[in-house]
Amino acid sequence: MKQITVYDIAKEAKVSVATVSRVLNDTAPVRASTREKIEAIMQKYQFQPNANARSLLKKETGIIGIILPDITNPFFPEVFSGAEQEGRESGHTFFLCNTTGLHDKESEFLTIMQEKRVDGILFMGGRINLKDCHPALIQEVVEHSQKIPMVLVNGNLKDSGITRVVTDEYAGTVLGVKHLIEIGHTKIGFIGGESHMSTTAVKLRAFKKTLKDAGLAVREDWILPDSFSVESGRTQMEVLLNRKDRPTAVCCVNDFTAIGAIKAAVEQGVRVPEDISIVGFDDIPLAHHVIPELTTVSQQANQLGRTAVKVLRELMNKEKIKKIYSLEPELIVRQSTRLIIE
Amino acid sequence: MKQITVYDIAKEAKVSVATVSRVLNDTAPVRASTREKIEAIMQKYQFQPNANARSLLKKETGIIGIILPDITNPFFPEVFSGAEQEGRESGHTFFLCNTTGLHDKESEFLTIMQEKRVDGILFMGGRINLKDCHPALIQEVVEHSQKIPMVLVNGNLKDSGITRVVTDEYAGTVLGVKHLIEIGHTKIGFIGGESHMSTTAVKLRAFKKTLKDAGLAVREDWILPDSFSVESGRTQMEVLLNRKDRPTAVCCVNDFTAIGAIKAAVEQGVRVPEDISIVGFDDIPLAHHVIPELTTVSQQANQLGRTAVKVLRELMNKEKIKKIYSLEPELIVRQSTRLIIE
DNA sequence: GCTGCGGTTGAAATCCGTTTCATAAGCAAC
DNA sequence: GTTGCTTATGAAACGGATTTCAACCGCAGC
Repeated sequence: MKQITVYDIAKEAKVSVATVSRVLNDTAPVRASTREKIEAIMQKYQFQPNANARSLLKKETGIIGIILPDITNPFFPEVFSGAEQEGRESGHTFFLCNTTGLHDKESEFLTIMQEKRVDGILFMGGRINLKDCHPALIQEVVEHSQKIPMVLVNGNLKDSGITRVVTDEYAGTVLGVKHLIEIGHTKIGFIGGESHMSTTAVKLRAFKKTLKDAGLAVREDWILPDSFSVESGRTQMEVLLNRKDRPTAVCCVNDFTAIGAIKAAVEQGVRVPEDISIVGFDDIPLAHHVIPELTTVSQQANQLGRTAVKVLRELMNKEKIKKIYSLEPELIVRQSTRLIIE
Repeated sequence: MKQITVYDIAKEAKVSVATVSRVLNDTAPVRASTREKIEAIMQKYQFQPNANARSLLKKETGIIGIILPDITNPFFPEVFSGAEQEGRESGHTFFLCNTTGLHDKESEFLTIMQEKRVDGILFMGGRINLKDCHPALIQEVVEHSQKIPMVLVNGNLKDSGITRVVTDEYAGTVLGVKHLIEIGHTKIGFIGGESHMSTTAVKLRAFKKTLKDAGLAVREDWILPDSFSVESGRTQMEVLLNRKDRPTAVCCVNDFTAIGAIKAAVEQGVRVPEDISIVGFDDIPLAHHVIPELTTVSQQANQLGRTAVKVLRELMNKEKIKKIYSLEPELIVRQSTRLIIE
């Protein structure tokens, strides 16, 4: 079935394509009778202008590209949701690329987005947040960001010149640890997170600093990074519980690991929060549905997505903007932590 | 910064654009020396062909559009993941639209995808699965499906002529209910699901039929549809538990509601599975991380996504295909159900 | 009757690739 | 030397919109 074009419409209406375009976009006055005639014909053929042709000329696609490491982690759908809500305001739609940990997909997707001429990119990369990320790779991302407006979401690329929207993970971790200290804990462990990722590094730094500031000992043997998965939280918690000398509270790198940790505890007959307190990070939707409900630090994922798009839009409009936008995380106290009773 | 085009490359290489295009796509032999010269120049300017221009001519975008009701429900990211894995094989990338229950967004997104000339659409609609969906709306979707290859994922539009990929929800529910019966339950309730959605209707039908076939009574007062959320499972379970005469097992419309139901039970001091057995539907990743681990019917979400793309691709290639592909769900017995002990 | 102006409209250029058709060059065969 | 064939290349058309520039119409004002 042949696609209807403005030419077909113009021909049937006995006008020029320019006029058709004008009624399509309402960009110049058209006599009412002409307009109606054209509109009727468009209606009749169910005319739908070809966005590719339009983009070609306007150099604008109305598309925002999103690159993220794992759509299966509920944190990201939440960010996406926020981004989409905000994108609606400006009529943007989304191109989604999920790298699923395949780091080399990142460059591939960046290239594809370039070619498709998306209006902007929201980058929630995995690879570039490796502590030992190869400079050439960073260089590549930076180069892309110079061609297309790009916002790094929760990325750590400090001096890249790329605009960033982040939650203050350091401050968030401090919040969580302080909470544990305030309710009387002195023996606190840390579970989860790939140790070569910068998130993990930041959180661990905050964790140790807070303990020291409170005059508490940092027990390296209670610090068990691994990965970000539920399984990881479970196995590391098992390790921790099998120690003769064990902490009365643990801080987890994210909610997934916290949920795994709770599971491990329950399986070993260790009660949460009576015997051990656990705090997570992210506040994924399920955090307040697990048993016990998880005390955690909210990243405000939805808000993060919204802000990122808002900032990206400013960037696209070439407005002067700050280089970094930081959202304050928030401590959500629920049931997985409680006052220590010696 | 001006975009580099094939013309720029051609000019600098002192060849015609046709030749440049030929090395770009390897569509005709080019003298080795010429090819190298052109490639060097492309490299130098980091040339990236404009996909819009290409699509305009080739009538092919390499994009698959996905429309889904709620990206925040872990079932959908899982489907998306599968779709993306499969799409990679054929070099397809994805355009994602999340209707978040706003039914009128569906038509809007369909229109946008039409205009963007996506190669195909994966439709996991909400609205069209309403039992009392307005015929005009269905008509609209059908019309779209005639212009662009479209696959309905888990949709119920029986005689629309649109190709469907579904999990057999009826059979799945039977599996769940039979399991409960086999382990000795005779008093079984049903929780969750918007009653005007077809999924709910199908599952309820299977539920009642299975009970009848086993010679058990169908107690309408134990059937409590509501919505698909965790909260819904929680509140409906509370209602159920407050009855004097209550079931010993419940079948939930999905894992979300099952998780909510477990939560409600635990809060009331009712033990799962000792006092009441619960089975879910979907097998979201968290199903085996909650406590107790959830017995559920797996929809094989990832597989569903993969199959849908596979079928869509056949459709795009105009191959002859079946009108419906049905995936067999699978019962996953974990900890939330167990032998009844009178 | 002529000038000027605002509202409408059309012709043609443009965006950036791909593809067709024709031409040119190089070489073997007669 | 001419014919015939293969391989390499270019000119120009094409896809489907938007936009610029100029022209045209009708009418008020002088």
